[in-house]
Amino acid sequence: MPSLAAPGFDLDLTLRSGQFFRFRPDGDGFLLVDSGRVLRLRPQGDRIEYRGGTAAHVRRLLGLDADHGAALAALRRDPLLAAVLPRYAGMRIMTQDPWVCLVSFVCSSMSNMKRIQGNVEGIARAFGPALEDGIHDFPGPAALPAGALAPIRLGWRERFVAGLFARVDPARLHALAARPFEEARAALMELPGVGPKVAECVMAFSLGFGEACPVDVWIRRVGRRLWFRNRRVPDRRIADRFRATFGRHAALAQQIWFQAVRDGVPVGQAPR
DNA sequence: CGTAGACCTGAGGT
DNA sequence: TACCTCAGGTCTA
Repeated sequence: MPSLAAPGFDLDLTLRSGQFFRFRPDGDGFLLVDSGRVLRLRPQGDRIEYRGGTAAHVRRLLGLDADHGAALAALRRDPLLAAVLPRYAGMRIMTQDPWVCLVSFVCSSMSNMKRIQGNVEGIARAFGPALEDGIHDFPGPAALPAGALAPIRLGWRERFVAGLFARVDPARLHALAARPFEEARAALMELPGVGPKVAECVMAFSLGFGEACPVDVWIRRVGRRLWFRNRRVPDRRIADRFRATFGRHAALAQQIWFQAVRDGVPVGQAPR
């Protein structure tokens, strides 16, 4: 089985951090689906063994191309993040297919990981081409027959997802990666069901915008406590503060805090 | 411009 | 069992 170098990378942590939903445990590793490939990954010391795709694909998907040393150095400049960093230094920002990412996070509003994962898998199973037995690729956008999404049980997100399937041009979506931050963000927010939070998720987790910072309820809490004396402030100010502090590593900082607070790690306690 | 409600559904707790 | 609450927001008034 081929393998690639991944020093200090925590596959389990990264996959379970809610950036990407098309994975499941598989033996002592994981099975992932991305961009028409079924990838089987297994951590093996400081390497990742892989099957089903190219090293370049795996490295890109898992975020292993980034200069992680530089990122960690940037994160350590903030003492509060530095305090929790030892536990989360193995986190990476993934770069998945933008179209799948977009649909996934539109499905994510007021939902939970388990249900989001079920919704995404359901769409793939119902409409995507089979890759292997029982494993389907995610379908590309195409107008779906009215009511086709009903069995997926998306609730009130259904009309948004239907709108995406009818309207999105994947090539144009992909091309946003080369546009300036504000332009890409504004373009995404014109899509149905896409507000600031989802837009920055797509930018961070699929378009390579390291300065993106999705502000959800958890990050809102963290941000207020860390920098605004627990006062109510607009989400935009929180995201801007992440960017001012961590620059192009804001997305990684955000993802680490997100995981940390969900793990119950106390926030804002300076290291003693 | 900032602020309430509404919006489907299913999992988890009592 | 039959409720009750809540979950990675967005849209509209």
